[in-house]
Amino acid sequence: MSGNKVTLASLAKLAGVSTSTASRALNNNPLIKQETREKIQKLAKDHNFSLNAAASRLRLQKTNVIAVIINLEKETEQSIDDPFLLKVVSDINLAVNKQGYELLLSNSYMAGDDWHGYFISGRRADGLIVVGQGKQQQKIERAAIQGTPLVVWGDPKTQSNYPIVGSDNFLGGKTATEHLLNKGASKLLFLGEPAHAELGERYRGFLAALETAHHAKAELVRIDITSDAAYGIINQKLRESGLTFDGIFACSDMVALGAMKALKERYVSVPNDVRIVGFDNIAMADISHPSLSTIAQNTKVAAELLVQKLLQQLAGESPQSEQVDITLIQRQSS
Amino acid sequence: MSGNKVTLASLAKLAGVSTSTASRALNNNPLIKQETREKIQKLAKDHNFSLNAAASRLRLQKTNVIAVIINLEKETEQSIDDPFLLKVVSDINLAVNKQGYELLLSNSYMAGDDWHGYFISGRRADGLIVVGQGKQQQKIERAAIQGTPLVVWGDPKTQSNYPIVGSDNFLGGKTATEHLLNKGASKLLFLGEPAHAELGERYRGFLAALETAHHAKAELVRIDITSDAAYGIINQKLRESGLTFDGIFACSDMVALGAMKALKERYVSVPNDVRIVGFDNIAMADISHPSLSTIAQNTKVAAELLVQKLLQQLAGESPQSEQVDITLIQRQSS
DNA sequence: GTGAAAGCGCTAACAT
DNA sequence: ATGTTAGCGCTTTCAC
Repeated sequence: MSGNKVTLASLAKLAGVSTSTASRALNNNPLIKQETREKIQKLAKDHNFSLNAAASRLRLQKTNVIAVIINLEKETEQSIDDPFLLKVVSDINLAVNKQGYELLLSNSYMAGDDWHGYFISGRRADGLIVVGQGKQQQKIERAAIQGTPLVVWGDPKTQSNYPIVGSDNFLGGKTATEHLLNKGASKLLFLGEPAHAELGERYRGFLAALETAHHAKAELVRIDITSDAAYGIINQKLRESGLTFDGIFACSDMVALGAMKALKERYVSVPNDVRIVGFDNIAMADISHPSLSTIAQNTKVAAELLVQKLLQQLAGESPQSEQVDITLIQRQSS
Repeated sequence: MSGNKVTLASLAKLAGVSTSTASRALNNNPLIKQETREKIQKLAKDHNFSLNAAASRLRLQKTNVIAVIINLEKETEQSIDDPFLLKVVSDINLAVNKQGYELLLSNSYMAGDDWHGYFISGRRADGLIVVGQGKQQQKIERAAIQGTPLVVWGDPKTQSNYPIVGSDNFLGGKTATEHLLNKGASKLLFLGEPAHAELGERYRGFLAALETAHHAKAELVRIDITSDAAYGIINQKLRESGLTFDGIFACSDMVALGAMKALKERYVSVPNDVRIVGFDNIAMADISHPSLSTIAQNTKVAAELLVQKLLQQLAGESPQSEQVDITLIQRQSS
C-alpha cells in the first residue's frame, strides 16, 4: 500500500531538478549528464517509481503495445485447444517482448467489427497481428484499408493488401507426399479441408507430387480439422471398405493422430500397412507410438518475421508477404 | 488512412453539443436524453470513432486491463509447450473478456522484479493473474505486500497473503490412486516432483490412498515434469530391473504419455500389465492409444474464479483461496 | 438535461 | 545541461 502517489513531478522535486530533466533521465536521453541520470534513476528505483504508461501514451500518441487477435474458425466462443495455434501465440509473445513491445491478447469478441477504431484510434495498440485467416477476411481487409498496421499468420501465397507470413505449405505438402511415395505407398489419402487457404496449398503440393507418380492413386477426404473427425472417417472407411489405402497425408498432426488411433484400434500396422505424415510437429508427434513423421513449421522464425514486418509498417515501410521454410521430420510412422 | 484525427471534441462539435454531453452519451450515462445519446452514438459509429483509451485511462486512473503472467519453471526464456498451461491461459482470456477487461499477456522478461511498479504504478493493468507458483514466490509475495491486486493459479492449500485458485490436488491424487488399486494394481509408481506445491499435494493424496491398502507397495520416482523424462526413466527401469510395477500415477498427462510410450515400445500391455492414470485431461488423453485415464481439472470454472476474485479485490474486498473440483475420467489405460 | 473548465501525468519544443 | 510551459483527449465537478 506504499507510495502509490509518486509522480514524475514529485520525484523531480525530491531530486531538485525539473520534470523535463527527470523525464529525460528516466528515458535515457543522452542530453542528461551521466551523474544526474544515475541519481534520478536510483531515486526512482528506491521509490518503486514507474512512469505512468497511460500518461506517456497519451502524450506520445504511441502505446508500445501490439495486439494479437486469434481468428478462430468456429463462431462460438470457445477456448483454443490446438497446441499448434498456442505455440504460435507463445512464440509471437516472445518476439514481441524482444522488441520492447507488450502483447495485448484479443479475440473477435472484444474487438468487434471495427478493428481500426477499437485498437488504433482507441489507442489500445500500435498494430495488429492476426493469427489465422479464418472467416474474418473482410474484417482484416477493412482494417488494412483504413491504414491499420497489420500482419497475418496464414498462407503467404494469398493475394492481399497486407503482409502474410506463413510456411511454404505447397512445398510442405509436396515433400510429405513424395516421402510417402518413396516409402512405397501408392494409394494415398489427403485428410483435410482444401477450402482453407493454407490447407489448399498443402493439397496442391500433394497433387503436384502425385503428377510424376503415374502408378499412384489419390483420394481427397474432406473433413473438419480435428482429431475426432479424422478418427471417425478412418474408422468408417475401414469398416465399410476395408483397407483401401496405404498412405495418409494429414493436414495437421492432430488429424494424423486421430487417424492413427483408428488404424491401431483395427490392428492396421503403422507404418507397415499404412504410412502417415502429419503437419506442424507438435510435441505429441514425438511422444505418440509409433512416433509421427511430420512437416515441421518454424514458428519461431515466423513469429519474428511477423513482428519485424509490423514494426516496418510502423516505420512507414511496406513489407511483403514471406514464406518460411519447412522441414520433413521422419519418425516411425513412415 | 481516413479520419484518424477524430476526437471527442470534434465529434461534439459535429453534433452541436459540448464535450461533456458527448462523453456522457458515449458512456451511456443515464443523465443524457435518449435522443441525444442515440444521435451521438450513431455519429461516432459513422465516423469510426473510438474513445482514446490512453486519455481515459489517464483521467480515470483505471486501465480496464488485467495482466497475466506466466510463471515458467525454467529460467530460460522459452516458448511454452505444455498444452495444459495454454488451456488455462485461453480460459482466463475468455473469463477476462467476459467481464469487460482486456488481457495483457506478460512474462518475467518484461515485468522485471518490481511487478507493482511496472503494472500498477505504471498504469499498465489494474491487477495481476499469475499462472503457476514457480520459482518466483518472492516476487508474488512482494507485489502482494505492496498492495497489488493479485490472484494466483496454483495450489490453494498453500499458505499465502493472496488468494490462490486451483484444483483439489490432494483429492485428485487420492482418487487416481484408489482407482488404480481398485483396478487391481498393487505395485504403484508416482511419477513427478513433489517439491512443486501442486504436485506435492497430489503425492500426499497418493500416499493417503495407499494407507488403507496394506498389501500395496509404492515408489516415488522423482523426475522433471516432461514426457521425455518420463519416457527415459521408465525405459531405464524396464531395462535394468524388468517389470517391477503394475500401476502408474503420473503427475500430468504429458508425463503419463511419455511413460506409456516407453511401455509400448517394450511390449508391456496397458492396461493389462500396467495401469496408468494421468492428470489434466489434455486433448491428447482421448486420442492416444490406448486412451488415457486421467484426473480432469476444471479450468473454465477456475479461470472464472480467478477473475472474480481479482475483481473483488479491485472492489476492496479480500477474497480467500478456493479449490475447484476434479473429476476422474476413466479411459482405456486403466 | 447540458455546458464550462480543470486537471489526470507525461514529453518535447523552445528558451537559457 | 537543464528549466518553463503547452498540450495530448478525456471525465467530472460545479454551475445553470
